[in-house]
Amino acid sequence: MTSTQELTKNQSLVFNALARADGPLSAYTILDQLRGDGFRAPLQVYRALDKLLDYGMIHRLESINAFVACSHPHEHNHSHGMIAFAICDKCGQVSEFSDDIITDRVRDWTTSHGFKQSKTTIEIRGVCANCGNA
Amino acid sequence: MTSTQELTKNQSLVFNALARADGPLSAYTILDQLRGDGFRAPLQVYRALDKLLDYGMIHRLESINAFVACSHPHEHNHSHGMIAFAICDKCGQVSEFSDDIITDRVRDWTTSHGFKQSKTTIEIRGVCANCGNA
DNA sequence: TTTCGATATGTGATGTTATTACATTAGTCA
DNA sequence: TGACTAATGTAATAACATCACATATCGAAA
Repeated sequence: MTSTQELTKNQSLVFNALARADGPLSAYTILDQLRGDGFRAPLQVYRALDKLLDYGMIHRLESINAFVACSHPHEHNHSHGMIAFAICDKCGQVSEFSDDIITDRVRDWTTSHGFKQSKTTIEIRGVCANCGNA
Repeated sequence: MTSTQELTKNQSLVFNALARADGPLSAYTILDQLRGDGFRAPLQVYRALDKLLDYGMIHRLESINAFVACSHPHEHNHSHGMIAFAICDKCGQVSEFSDDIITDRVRDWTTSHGFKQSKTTIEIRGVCANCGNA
């Protein structure tokens, strides 16, 4: 891909749905939002999501089976570091950050154990500052 | 719970299924293995799994929707540190480790952002040393 | 010992998430 | 054109998880 990927129609629709949402969406929620645009089957969503994941434009949150638009699209994958997500169980807001030391520590473990990592998931579940003050 | 939890019949059956497996099992795989012991419905498995998770005797691997017996039952939650899992996509083997520095870095982020963390998932997907040599 | 409450269990139905299989369409390029 | 590749449409099914309701088990309080 180039830095500004040409998206197909379905990919654009799915990406825009995620970009305008204020939190993560499930594949089926996206499907429902796009029925007016002609979407009829889950696969239309999942195929677009797969491509958008490839392009690094969105992330999958494994612990809640949902997807979010990448909040730092310019810094490409945070200089190849791992991305951590803090997910608020009250309001659903997701904060994205990367930490070089964590990235290093994980790489230290994998190299010393001969483990070839392909993808690493770091998800912190809890309650965000806003919700905690309520 | 005490350090050696009294398990109910269903909890024991589910825990033993995980303990004798050489890798993670899905809830439905466990169900199939326990049909001979009278298991008939998913809920019998999920209820036991929930308790075993509470007791810290097993872990849930979010990225593959599966469960493993804790490999370090004595060190109780690795002195309350987070646990990271390295999951081989070839053979399914899971290695469990904890790293105080990673734990610290995550805690630093959460405290500085007023985020009250309840559970943190770290899962490294890739290919283990054995499978990489093949 | 009886009664009550908490915990555990049994069961069917349902809800949610994701993939398989196959047909069709659209763009690219020799 | 023809042939190849990527994208799409659709139905069916698989895989994962929970709801709702009935029943049972067990310990503590009356």
